[in-house]
Amino acid sequence: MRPGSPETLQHPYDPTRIESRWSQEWEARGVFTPRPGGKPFVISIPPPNVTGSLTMGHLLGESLRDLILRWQRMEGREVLYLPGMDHAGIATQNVVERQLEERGTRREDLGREEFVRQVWAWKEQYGGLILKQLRRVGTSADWSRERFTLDEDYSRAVLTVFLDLYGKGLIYRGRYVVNWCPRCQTALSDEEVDKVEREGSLWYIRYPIKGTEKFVTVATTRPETMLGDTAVAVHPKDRRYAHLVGKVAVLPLMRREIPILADEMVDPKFGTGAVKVTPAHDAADFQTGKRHGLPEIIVIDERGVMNENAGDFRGLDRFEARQKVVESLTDAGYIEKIEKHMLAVGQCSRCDTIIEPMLSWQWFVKMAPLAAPAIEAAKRGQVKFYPARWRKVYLYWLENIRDWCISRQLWWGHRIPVWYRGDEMVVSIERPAGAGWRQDEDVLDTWFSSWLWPFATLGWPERTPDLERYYPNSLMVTGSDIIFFWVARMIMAGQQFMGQVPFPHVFFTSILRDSQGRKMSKSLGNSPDPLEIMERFGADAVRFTLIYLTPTGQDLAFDEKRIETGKFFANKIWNAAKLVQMRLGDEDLGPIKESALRLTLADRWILSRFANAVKDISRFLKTYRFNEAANALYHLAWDDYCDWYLEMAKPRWTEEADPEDRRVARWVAWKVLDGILRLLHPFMPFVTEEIWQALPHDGEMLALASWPKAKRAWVDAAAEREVAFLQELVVAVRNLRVENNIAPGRRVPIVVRGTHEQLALIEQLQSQIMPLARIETLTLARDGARPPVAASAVVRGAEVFLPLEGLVDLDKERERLVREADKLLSDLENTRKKLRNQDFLAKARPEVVERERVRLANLEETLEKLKRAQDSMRTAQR
RNA sequence: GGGCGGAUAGCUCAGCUGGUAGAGCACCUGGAUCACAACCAGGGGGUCACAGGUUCGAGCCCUGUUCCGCCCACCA
Repeated sequence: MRPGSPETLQHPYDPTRIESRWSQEWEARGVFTPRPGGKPFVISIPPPNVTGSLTMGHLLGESLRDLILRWQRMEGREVLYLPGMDHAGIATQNVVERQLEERGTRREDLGREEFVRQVWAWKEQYGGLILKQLRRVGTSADWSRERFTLDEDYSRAVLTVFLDLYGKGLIYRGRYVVNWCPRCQTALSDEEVDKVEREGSLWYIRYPIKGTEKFVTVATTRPETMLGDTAVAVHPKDRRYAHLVGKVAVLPLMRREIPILADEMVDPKFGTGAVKVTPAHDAADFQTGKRHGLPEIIVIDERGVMNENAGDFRGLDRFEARQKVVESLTDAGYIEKIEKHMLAVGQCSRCDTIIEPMLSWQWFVKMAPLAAPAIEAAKRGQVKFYPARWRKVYLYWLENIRDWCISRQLWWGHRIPVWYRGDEMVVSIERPAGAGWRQDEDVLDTWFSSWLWPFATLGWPERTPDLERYYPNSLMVTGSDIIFFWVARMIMAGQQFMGQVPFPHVFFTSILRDSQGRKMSKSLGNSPDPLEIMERFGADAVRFTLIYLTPTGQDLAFDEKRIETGKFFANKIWNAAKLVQMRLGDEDLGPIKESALRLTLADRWILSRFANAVKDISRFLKTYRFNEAANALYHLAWDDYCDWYLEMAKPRWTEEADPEDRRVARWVAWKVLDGILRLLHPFMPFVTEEIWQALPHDGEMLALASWPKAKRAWVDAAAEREVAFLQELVVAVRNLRVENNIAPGRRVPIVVRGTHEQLALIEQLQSQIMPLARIETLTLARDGARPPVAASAVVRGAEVFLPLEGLVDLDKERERLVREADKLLSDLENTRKKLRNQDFLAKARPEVVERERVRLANLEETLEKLKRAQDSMRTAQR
């Protein structure tokens, strides 16, 4: 047992002062490095972008992860939280390019090698800000193991995976229509495209049929692509157009002759049932083109500008070209009509530029074989999702998975390990021997590196001790917005390369929204600055509040004001500790044996409340119901401990009190506070550590102390029931005082009539109850006469009288009694009705019926006593 | 077009396997009582979106409807 340090816990509580200190202390003392002994418990950080800075969303994620980590550490597990960052190809390249732009230069001017060098320089200088910010939150990460997806070792893992999948035939190169961002100048995966609903137009264009005066009308939302049309398609079973199949249409403006063909892809119910086919600029048309051997004519270049195949429209931006094409078509009489039309356009998730489907050479991963085991894993329960409904989302995606375009036309990233010389192609990490080899220009999608995160961070492909010990991880905590990008792919990679899923459980955090329900994002500018929030309220307050507010799996409308909940709570704990510290005196609590203490009813009550709370909180944490855990803790600490126990203990701490009992009250107050601090530590690590150190404590650090056990010997249902009665009694007296306008400072005499048992209970805690209700004298009378003029209340059958002749307003009191009785009346009626119902009596569970009977008896008794009180008021008036 | 979530006190949200509604904030009343005014004591306030159904009993289960939000989708 170590003594506390009484000079601390000054008034007022100042979070910023203590928080900076403990972050350093914990790190300095190696609290966050895994301590061998227990079973490992491992979480990997969802690596933030190297360009990133802390958002409220991160703060929520970190609060939840650190809550679990600290709890598990206290449970004796060997805890590892592995931190690191993602190189974030597009995002990072964009940042540095913008910088270059300011200096009036472009990456092309620098050349690839120099540009990459400058990105690294940027990373060294500015990158990783977010990891520094995480320290402010109190995140218990093992910084010695920090990883970056472009670290040398990590890069080797990425390239090894490429080689492996290529060797298995799961990576291929091909020329397909892919999502192209004309601003970022790179291909994107389907997941990197956001579909946005917009109102557009549907243009109906007449394509003349060769050798006739007739025409076929097609409908399109993208008239500019007609310049690249190489066919018109109709459904094979569409009778309206059967006669046209095999004929030739003449493409307006271009005068190109294109076939009219039949294809199942066409939906006869949409538009006119005839569709223009542009194989080079539409993924579906591309497939149609392949089926029919159509030429692929590219009319839009990689910057979104019409090229030399676009005839007169060459050099125009694609949207400008759309207008001009429509104008030309209108002038020439080809437009039949224009309709308003809702459509979903693809946007680059990075820069919101409208995606251009483009035909190009790219590298792909064949996903179906990887998805199969990942589907199995979820179905067999080898990986579970919390909340469970995400399982369905996960399965649907995997069951309908499409191949993954992994090549990016960027410079920042893992360069594709493929080499060309003439017609030769070699896949190899090292440059092949011999002269003239040229490496593929593209880099890999960033997610192609981060999907390896749970094992590549541990040294894979080497079989390192870390990998042996810490794979698989124990849990993944992340946002549902990256379930496909990252979670599903990690599960696939884990099975493919490690032979087992990377984590048995995935917990999805809430998405934070602003008061208007919009997702908090940097681009909207509706996210408060987390660092500023932490400065103002303290990291503890923010952590606790976020956890307390976060319903499992529900979005959360965040309001800054609510952080006060956590701030006030921290303050409450601080002050309670201050009181306990003051009242402990120089008592040495170390040698005290619980068995030697004569516990009072109040002591047994709080110990029981505590033991039950430990059980509840532990269960809530195990089942990922974090908000409920926080809620239970809040009420244990504030209501039970501060408002009731400490108040009841105060009289026992005075000079006049019995020294032996004073010791008991000291010990229990300290013991329960110590327990509350332990329970609270994972939620509010800083303030709890500070307080714990200031009080007598067992061990070096609260962060390394043990999680409380729910002692069965402390559970005492009788004590809980009994104290509940006394609490109701106190509340009843307080009520009587307020209702009768008795000055708050004034002490009043109280008479209680009740059963022997009730009076005995009151007697036990008499001296502790009296100050709570400002009672001057407490008269306990089994059958004593009711005071002639008194305000009264009924508590569980016991009658409480406030006999203050002259002070009680008789009329008001009578009115109050009537009101009180009225309130009971409807309850009483309902209960009676229920008990008259034969079906209820026959079919409800016996204990439910019994409960109703007791309720009825109580109501009747209470009502009866209220009536008698009314009667006596009437008598008194005469 | 398919799927998922939500609708409970003025606001933000709890409410576990069905047993007649809770918290915080806000509001009202009173209080400088030596842990805490970042506090204490007390109070008002809800046909649990709507309509049916199952059940002795529904905020909770089932069906449908209306709004709000999200995800997926090659009807151009």
